[in-house]
Amino acid sequence: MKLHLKELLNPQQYRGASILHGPLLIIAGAGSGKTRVITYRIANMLQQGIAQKSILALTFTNKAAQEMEQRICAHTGTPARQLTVSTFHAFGLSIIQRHAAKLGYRGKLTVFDTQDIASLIKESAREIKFSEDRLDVYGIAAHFSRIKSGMASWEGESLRWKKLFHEYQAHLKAYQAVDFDDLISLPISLFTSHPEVLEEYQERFQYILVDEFQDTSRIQYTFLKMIAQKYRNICVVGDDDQSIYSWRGADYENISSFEKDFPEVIEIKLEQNYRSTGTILSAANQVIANNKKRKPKSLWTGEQQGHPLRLVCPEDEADEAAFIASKIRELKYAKSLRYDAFGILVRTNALMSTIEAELLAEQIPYTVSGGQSFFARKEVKDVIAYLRILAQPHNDLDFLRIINTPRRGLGKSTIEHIRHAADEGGSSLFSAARQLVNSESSRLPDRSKQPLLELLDLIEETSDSIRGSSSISAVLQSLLERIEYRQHLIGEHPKKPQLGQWKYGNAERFLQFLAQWQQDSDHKNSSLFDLINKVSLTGKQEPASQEGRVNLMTIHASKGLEFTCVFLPAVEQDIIPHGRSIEEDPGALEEERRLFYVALTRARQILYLSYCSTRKVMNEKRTCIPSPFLDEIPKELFSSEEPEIKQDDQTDFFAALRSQLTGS
DNA sequence: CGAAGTATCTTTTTT
DNA sequence: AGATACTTCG
Repeated sequence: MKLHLKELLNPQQYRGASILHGPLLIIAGAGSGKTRVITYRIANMLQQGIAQKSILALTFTNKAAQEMEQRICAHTGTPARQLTVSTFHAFGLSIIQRHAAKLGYRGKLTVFDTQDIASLIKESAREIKFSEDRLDVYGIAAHFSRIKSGMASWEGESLRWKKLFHEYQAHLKAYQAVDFDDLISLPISLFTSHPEVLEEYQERFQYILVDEFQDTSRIQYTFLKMIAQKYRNICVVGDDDQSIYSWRGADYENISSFEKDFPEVIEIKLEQNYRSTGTILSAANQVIANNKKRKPKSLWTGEQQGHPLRLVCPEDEADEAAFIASKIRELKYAKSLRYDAFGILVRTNALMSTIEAELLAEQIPYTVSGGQSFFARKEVKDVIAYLRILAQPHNDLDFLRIINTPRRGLGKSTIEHIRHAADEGGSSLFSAARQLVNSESSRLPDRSKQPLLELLDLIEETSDSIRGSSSISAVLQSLLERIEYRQHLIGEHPKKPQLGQWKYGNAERFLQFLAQWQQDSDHKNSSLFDLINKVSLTGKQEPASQEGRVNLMTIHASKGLEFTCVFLPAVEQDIIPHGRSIEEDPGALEEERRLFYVALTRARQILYLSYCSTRKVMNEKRTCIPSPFLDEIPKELFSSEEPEIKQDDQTDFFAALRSQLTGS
């Protein structure tokens, strides 16, 4: 397949896809065809005879990686077998695994997710008898993460956690586990201590491409720079206006660093927007113009003005949800749109539940992405814990998770007994338990002995049968039956039997996902570990993503996507500039505005914004104030609800709405 | 000693 | 509301 780039791309895009050598910085405004440039660029590289294996493309989410790979295949017509399209984290993991021995690991590694980390910190704290009135595991984890990625140092208040940190690190090592930060920092230390390994990667990946560059953290940039240093064929694509991950270390100053570190850089700006109508674009432009810290740019479009924006003020969140649902119905019919042309974007996960319930009730098909991952659901985590304990019986965290799930009468004191024995013998909880059960003299009460014995046998037997079986999921299935997991889930919710059913359904869906994964020819040689890590790293991703469904997601998760019609509920003070984020750091206002900007620019044609008069937050009714960001959108871009009615005698739209609000 | 019952607080965003 | 931590009951 021959590519005619000049016909396919505008002049700036063309430069982006055809300058293949040397450092390149592409500033790509929202909807400016960024993905298009990237994919054609790679397709072009291949056509120019650059080997697939020397190309490395890094993204932030698996979804983005998959999509990119698919589109490249579509352009070139050949499968991209040797191409490395990966997330930073998955790429880091592959490096660590390949050189595990050099880093002091033996054998397979496990990636711990947020929850694992939390319980590991708890465990470490217990171990060194670290007591604090209220152990803020979440905050400690965040600090550890900052330490590991070089964003913070030990000083002042945080010093008291230093010992805990070392304990935590020791535990990680003992479990042959790594956390998310290790996935980047360990490769860097590897490169530093073993320059020959670095050189191997430099030689291998002579062409590097980074998407969403504004979301790279310092340490990720360091990592990148090391590999790119030698050949300097590195192309980074980003948009400072869409930087919305600074809370997890993203630093769009990296764009300036890149300019300094690669002074021969060529810069390209993509400013023509192909996505949105003129109205939507000017709303977005006006909003983002309020940010002081940004690279000046002006997006423009050749499109029509299109529909006016709609601002709606429902009574409460239930009304709002009902409005959205009925509007979707109506528009779907009136404009003959598919369900997947609609996006509902929310600031927080908590906002999703009401809407989800309404869509469910109205029988509108939908998918949620972002937010609580399928794999983070408790019932799925339970199954994963069982799965992991089969692969690694000596992982104490998983052992603790399953020891009394479902209830088998093994409570705190039994666990203390086992823990004690484990400490003395310097062994894992699992082997300590085995010894306790076997020895006559143990102080373990008979009452707990029996169920514990059963559990240990269960693990060992299942572990054996998994080796002899070709289907992991079938083995797990029978394990679930044996522990009567379904009954357990139903019993957990005595008042809502169907909730238990639903949860069991999730567990089953996970088993299906497992079976599918195992069947996939790509994974024929993979181990259980690969699967488990895949699950941790994949994070968000429904086993089956569907077409023809309304998309409900957080704004963060919506980045990179577009929808013909977008609904933006809860455009309220303390929600869209989020109260907590401002409280924490007043400078975060600009980031909140970028977030709002990202949300606006997802829309192609129709954009609904709404705010409620009152909203239930944590079981408490609260009066809402419209978001100050709304004032930044010129009011002539709005129309009142009914499209056919003209807004002739609108005095002050917002003032009217506000007085209506305060009056009630 | 474990299970059931009660009080309390929360998650903003995610690899 | 729902999960977690703490308290009391069998």
